[in-house]
Amino acid sequence: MAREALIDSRQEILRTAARLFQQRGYDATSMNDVAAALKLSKGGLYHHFQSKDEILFEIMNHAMDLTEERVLGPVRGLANPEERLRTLIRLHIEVVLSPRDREITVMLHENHPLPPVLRKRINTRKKEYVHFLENLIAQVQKEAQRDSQMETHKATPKDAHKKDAHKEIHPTHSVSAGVSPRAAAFALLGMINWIYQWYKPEGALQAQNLVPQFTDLVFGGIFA
Amino acid sequence: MAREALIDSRQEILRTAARLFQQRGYDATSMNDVAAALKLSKGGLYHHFQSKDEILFEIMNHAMDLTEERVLGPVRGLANPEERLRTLIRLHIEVVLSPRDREITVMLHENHPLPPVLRKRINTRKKEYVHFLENLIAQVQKEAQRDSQMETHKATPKDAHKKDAHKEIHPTHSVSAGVSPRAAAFALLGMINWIYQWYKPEGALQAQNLVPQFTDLVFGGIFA
DNA sequence: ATTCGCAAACCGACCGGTCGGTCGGTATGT
DNA sequence: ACATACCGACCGACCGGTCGGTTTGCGAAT
Repeated sequence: MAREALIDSRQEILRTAARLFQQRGYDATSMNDVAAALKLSKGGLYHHFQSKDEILFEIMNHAMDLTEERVLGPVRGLANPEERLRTLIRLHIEVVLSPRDREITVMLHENHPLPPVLRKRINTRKKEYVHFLENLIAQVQKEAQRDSQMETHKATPKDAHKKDAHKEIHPTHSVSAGVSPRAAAFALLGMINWIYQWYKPEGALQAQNLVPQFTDLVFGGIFA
Repeated sequence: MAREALIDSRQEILRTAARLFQQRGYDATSMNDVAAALKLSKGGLYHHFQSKDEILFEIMNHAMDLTEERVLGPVRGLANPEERLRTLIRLHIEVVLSPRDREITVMLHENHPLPPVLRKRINTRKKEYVHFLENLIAQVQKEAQRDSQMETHKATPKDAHKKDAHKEIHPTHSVSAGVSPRAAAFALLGMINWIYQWYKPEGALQAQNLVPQFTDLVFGGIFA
């Protein structure tokens, strides 16, 4: 059957289109450009897709598939909340930086051109991811709070000067369990998703440095 | 003289254009749209600007002026490094969220359409900002390290389990002063600059909540 | 106070070009 | 034979930008 060839050529078109969209931007890339890069005519390209919008939507939808498969999937298999969060940070960074998955960058940058109906579908999937991360952070905080209560009860009674920023890292008996999970989730997503704006593969800040740095920052701030 | 009226109308055009660019995107906004919003004809609009590129460049350049004036300026007047960093976080968030300064959002999102020569001019100014923040973070770390050495020399000798993430918040005698300032700077810029992607003024997460949350996160991680 | 002159502001028709998308027809492979 | 894949010419709309001509505001001259 040609069923497999069909979806194969569709996916190859999506891969090429995603590469061009990432390099030149969605609006600046014409259907002619996409067709030419595939050694196709524009008419031939329209045999596989109905519109430029559909291509962009499929790219973004595939990007969400990728993050669920490469980030959420492996993370769900882990038992320890803190390790889940550490792994999510690492895998999410790797997915954003992966030169093979340009769909992610396109999804991060090109949401405006999508027609409202399609955009809402993508946003729904994005929100699910945010909620997952938000709950995960809340779990990690709760676990850390529980652990700290079983610890030495020696508080740090002095230091009224500038230690108020990290004085409650080990909350003794108070209910403070850290920053709001929602704010933390958005902050984490921001620092990772923003990477594509400045990252240069030849730069001094490489991917393997980035993962521990960002992880430490999330768990302990700039002094970690 | 009509000199003031000239720059006045230019700035009014820039304000309107920035609003439209932010709402619909740069490519999706035609010069006709901009002119119509100003109750002008397209020809009349081209009396004030040579090209659409020039308008975008001026918007971004003005955005950089704004950040230097409203963020860097006030911050430079402060003596204490930690307070400088705290203030920078607050002011930067406020500038990004200010509904009056749409230029910032346009600058954050629309760098692709700029011709290379103009884009480099903007990127140079952006890099200066990053360097400033990078140095500021390094100063804060150094000061914290110095302070911690004057403190009690009681280290935390136990906790080999999961405290390794924030075990060096108070580095006793080691040279570790936290995450690399460069990585921390990019992370901070990411979490703040990404806000425009998800922030809704009517949402639960308001600006006044955001500032302390993000500040705590930067200084102490998610447990702060 | 009126007129004049002149430059800046502005209009609207127009241009070349490109865009997303269409369609009738032709290969191709089974 | 018959779908599927593909071509290439074509369409209407719209894009950024141009240009010749008209309006408008205002200081100087009368």
